[in-house]
Amino acid sequence: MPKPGQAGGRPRDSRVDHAIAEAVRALLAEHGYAALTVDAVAARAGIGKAAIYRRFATKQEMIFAVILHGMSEKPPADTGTLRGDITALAAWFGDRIAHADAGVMAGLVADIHADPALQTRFTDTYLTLERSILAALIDRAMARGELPTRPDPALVHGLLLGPLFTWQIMLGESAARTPQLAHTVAHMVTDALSMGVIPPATP
Amino acid sequence: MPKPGQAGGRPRDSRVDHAIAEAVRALLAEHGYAALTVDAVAARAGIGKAAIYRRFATKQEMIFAVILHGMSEKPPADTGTLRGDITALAAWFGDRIAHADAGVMAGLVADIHADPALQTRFTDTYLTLERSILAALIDRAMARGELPTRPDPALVHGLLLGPLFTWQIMLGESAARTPQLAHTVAHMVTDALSMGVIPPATP
Amino acid sequence: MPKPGQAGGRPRDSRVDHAIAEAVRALLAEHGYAALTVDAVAARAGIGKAAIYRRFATKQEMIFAVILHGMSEKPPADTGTLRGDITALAAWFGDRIAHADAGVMAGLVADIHADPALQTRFTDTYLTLERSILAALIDRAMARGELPTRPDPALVHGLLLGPLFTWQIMLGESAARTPQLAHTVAHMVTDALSMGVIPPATP
Amino acid sequence: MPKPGQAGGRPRDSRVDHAIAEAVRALLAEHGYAALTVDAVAARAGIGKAAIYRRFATKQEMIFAVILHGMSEKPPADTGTLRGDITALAAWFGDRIAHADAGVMAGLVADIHADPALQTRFTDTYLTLERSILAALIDRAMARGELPTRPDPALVHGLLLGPLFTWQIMLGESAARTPQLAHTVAHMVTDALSMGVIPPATP
DNA sequence: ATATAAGCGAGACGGTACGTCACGTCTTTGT
DNA sequence: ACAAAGACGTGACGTACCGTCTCGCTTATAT
Repeated sequence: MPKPGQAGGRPRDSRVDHAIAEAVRALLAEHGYAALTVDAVAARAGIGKAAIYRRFATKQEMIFAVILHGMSEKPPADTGTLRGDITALAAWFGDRIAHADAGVMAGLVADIHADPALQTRFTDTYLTLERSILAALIDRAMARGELPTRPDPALVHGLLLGPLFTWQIMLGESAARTPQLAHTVAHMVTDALSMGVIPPATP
Repeated sequence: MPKPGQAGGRPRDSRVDHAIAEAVRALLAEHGYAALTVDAVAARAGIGKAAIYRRFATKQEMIFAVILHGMSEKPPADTGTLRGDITALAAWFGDRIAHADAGVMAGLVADIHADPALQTRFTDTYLTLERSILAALIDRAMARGELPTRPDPALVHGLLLGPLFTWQIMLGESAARTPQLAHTVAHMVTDALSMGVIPPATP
Repeated sequence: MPKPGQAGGRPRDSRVDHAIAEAVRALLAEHGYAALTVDAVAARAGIGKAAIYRRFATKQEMIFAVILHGMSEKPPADTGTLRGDITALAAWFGDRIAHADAGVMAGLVADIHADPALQTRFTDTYLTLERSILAALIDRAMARGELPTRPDPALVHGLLLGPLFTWQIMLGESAARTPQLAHTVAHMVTDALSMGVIPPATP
Repeated sequence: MPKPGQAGGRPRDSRVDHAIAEAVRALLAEHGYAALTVDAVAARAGIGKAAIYRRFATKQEMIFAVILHGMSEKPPADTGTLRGDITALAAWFGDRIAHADAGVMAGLVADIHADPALQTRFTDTYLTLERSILAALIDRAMARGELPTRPDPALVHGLLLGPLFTWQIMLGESAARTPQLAHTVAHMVTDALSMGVIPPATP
């Protein structure tokens, strides 16, 4: 008779994780965010619903985890100049948005607003990362003497990401022109930063 | 037997329309977008569900109609200068967004992506209006000789609206600082326009 | 100024009554009892629902009134013998049942059980009539000395009508053979009456 | 990843079946056939509507199944004589009818006429059973030489069951007198059979 | 002659029940 | 102990009817 180990039991099957992720992505692409059901994911993945709920508390957590998992590309490195950094960052933002499905992003954002747990997760995982990237960028520019004053990173975040995000989510514009918009945004924000147009953080 | 009248029937009761609108707004404010149910709206409004579905094909159409109805405030008029026009427009955008609930806006945007009928309605009702406002603004600036080239109105739209929209919906930032952001955006976009940074429409 | 007359107003339009009756009969024949809706009757009759509800309190009252209106054929007269009377009465019962739609009768009976008002109406209009016919028949037979004792009219009613009614409603048998069954029933009941098999009423 | 089992799944909970049956019976007894709603059944049974609709396609199927399930008592056995067999069968019919609610039976019969699926089910489950009982009874009587000719079983069915069924459903008479009626019917039908009054089946 | 009163077709109204669907949980059998 | 399968309670959806209530109009009768 085996002794009751406290860490025993059958280990989670990593193929199940992959099957879930693939099924979610396929179903989102085929039928859209609103039509995604947990039963359909389980059927497509050839697994049981319990295997999903053992991993994620809710459907939204599942989608969130699956979608935001592939987005962990490395952010752009130091280019040596403010203009270079901003341009690279805008391009990075634009790329990620252009490669995402607008409907999925919209659904995700709505679900984040509906569920405080997801909101926390989103803030911690995502916004914090981007904010730190921006803060580092600004720090480097300050060190280089490229900025007259230290602009509020939150404002810069909105100014850089906003047009790109809105372009596809709100305005329904083509992802093909996102690079052009990213370039314009970068140009504009760099000029604004250089001229001290963007106010500092208010304590 | 009397001849069949061709235009009879009891007219729609406008009190029902108002009751629906009020109930929707109250329930959205109290419990949020995701928790809104048609039964609850009917109960709160003191009407039957049929009265709702006689007016709106789906729950989403109802919310869409109710929420986007009060938004038909007059856009800002000609201020005489490009900077004035842009500043006023950014403030107008910011105001409307700041007075809306972020969760409701997010839900609405997600539903618009999920339903082609709503998408059409949104484009026709909303985007078309804003685009025409922007086009007129640009036309006036061109006539005044304030622009070196004619910028793509779609890009300007994204650059102006994007940061404000994203500020609350995506970044979850405070509505209190929206006016500050609107001012910054206006400054930045005006400069960019004056310097010909924003490319023209690609035919 | 005329005083409020107590008998003024536009009189009921008899064409409306006929249109209702015809519509009800047509729709029952086409789609069956369960599928009959008041809206459909109004539409088919080319009238408004209010005209129906001005005449009948409920849908069931309407159907009841329409269906049981054409059934007021004269019951068979005295034939001079018990056997002749019973045979004629069984044939009369059989005829009425054979000319009715089984589904409609079943629906009507169910509605009668569901609504006390209809039940009263049915008893007063229908059962009372048939009972009096039977009582008269028995009285004549008693006077002729054809019966050893006075049988309970209620039992005779059940014995005569029962097989014919059940034949189509419960057993789903063909109306074509109803006359044969009526003849058999008459033969059997006459014999039973003559031999005093049917007990008298219990006081 | 484990291979998909072909026979897994949680089995139907028999307590749910019993709870449904009990709830249906209780609600029918308390409020009558017309007032029975699926929601009420679910609430009373302490289960979800889905559990009901997983078992029955419609409300009518549910009622049908519940009501006609307890009716599967054993039919009377061979008594050795035609008179004994007929008397026992009439008493059996009378018993089942007397123990049923007239309103429920009426509703059930109406629903059977409204739904071809139920009609088939009723014919196969019920009529076929009773017909075979009758056929066997007639066969035995023929073998005993108690019948001059072979009567049509369908006619005998109508003659035996008809008065008893109609007594309560159509005439609204008291169930208390059903045994008396059953006895009279049996007497009458036995005499008719013995004398060859009931015609043979027409091919 | 004209005001009153009721009837008329049309269709919106509050309400109730239907049957469907999805969620997240629970229960079985298998390995 | 985890897997797939699938039943479970819950609760919202959108539909269909019921019987009632306006609406603007028509039609008799009673002043």
